[in-house]
Amino acid sequence: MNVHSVYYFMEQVVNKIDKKALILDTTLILLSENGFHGTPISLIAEKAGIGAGTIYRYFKNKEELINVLFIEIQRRIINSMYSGYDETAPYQERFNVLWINMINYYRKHPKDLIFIEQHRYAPYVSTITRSESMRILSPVLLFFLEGKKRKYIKHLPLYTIIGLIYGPIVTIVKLNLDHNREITDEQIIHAEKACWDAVKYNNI
Amino acid sequence: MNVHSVYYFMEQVVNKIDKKALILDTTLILLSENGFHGTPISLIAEKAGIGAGTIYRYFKNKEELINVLFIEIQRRIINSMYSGYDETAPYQERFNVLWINMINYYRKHPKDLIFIEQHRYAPYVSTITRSESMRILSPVLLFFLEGKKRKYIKHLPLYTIIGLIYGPIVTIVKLNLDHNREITDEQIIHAEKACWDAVKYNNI
DNA sequence: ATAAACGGAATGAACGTTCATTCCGATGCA
DNA sequence: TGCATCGGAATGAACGTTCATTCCGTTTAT
Repeated sequence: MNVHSVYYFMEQVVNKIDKKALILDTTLILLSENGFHGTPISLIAEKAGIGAGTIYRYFKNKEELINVLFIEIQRRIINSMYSGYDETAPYQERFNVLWINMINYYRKHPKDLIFIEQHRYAPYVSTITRSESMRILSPVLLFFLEGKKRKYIKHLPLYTIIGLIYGPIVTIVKLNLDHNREITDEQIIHAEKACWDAVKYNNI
Repeated sequence: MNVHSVYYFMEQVVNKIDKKALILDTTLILLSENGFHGTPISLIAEKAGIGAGTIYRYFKNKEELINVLFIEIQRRIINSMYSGYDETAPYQERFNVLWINMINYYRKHPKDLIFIEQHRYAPYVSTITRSESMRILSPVLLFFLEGKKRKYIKHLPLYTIIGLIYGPIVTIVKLNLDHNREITDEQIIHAEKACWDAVKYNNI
């Protein structure tokens, strides 16, 4: 393989990634707008400007397409949560960063929220996807366990803690979205404080 | 209309209601298990032990069936929230009753939770259903507004408050359900306290 | 006897998926 | 360099299946 063929090979790989990403992006938009049974493969192909058969070069079937998309978005969310995260900062400050990064991600990418929450318990999301999803989540889970152990946060079951922290994020963004309200930064600051009030350790 | 025809008329109405309820019950079970596109009308008919055509005697189409079911379940949830509710009790106590009744409803009827949350933002849930849903919710919304006005709870936008209170209920029940965990009464008591901590008014 | 209720086969539209074919840039050869 | 050949990517018409809905003969109720 000479220099030229390497170059062309690279270009081909890039194109492949681009097309795969194009399919994923288009699918996300359509799924979040119309749901699973409202987005036929033919529509995804049309909106992406490609042939229907092409999708099957990149994904085994519709189910796999959605599973890949699910994992991809989960990864993006967790990534964005850790932007500006300082491991050495005090616990409450780190909580603040994680919580606000997360709600801001959903605020900026409402389609991701709709998609993730619509598909988290969907029957065609595979067991493999579920466990992969858990793996991606694990740093956050460890963060909660640390908080419990060091008595920064209340000694509650993990799922209760996640519920108290993640539940409001989903519901607040969804409600505002559904009623075409913009969430202000001030609202987010207050909501974060309230969430912290819910989980912070106190001896009373 | 003589006595007999009244009697028969009544019986007919009862049968009709029974069959309608049977269709709704069956639909709920199948939808929460398999989702919208996993529950064809033919399957609903089969599981209900009736013909597919019969369903169309009670509902105009599949969409209407789901919209009716949505409203019906919403109504049941709100009803059960107000069991044992004492208007004259202190605010925090009333909060306690409403919150625990609600989470207990979902605990006892997980299919209702799955269904409601899966369809709340589904495109085939009509605008009419959405506004009817809001109407059913209104006593709860008024309860929050009262709390804000009288400074029992924080002065936060309504959707933030709902998020802080309802969000955890959904997420906690869903998480435990998905991981086959039983929620204990103790967990619920603690979660309720934490939720109250999130929204309760404080001057700090 | 009459009419309403019912069941489930029939219908046709829509869907996911396949595959024979086309397209196009890379490669080999002169 | 110019031309022929090659091979994988892309295409979209076609296929078989599934589904919501309709239709009509049968059953049930009065």
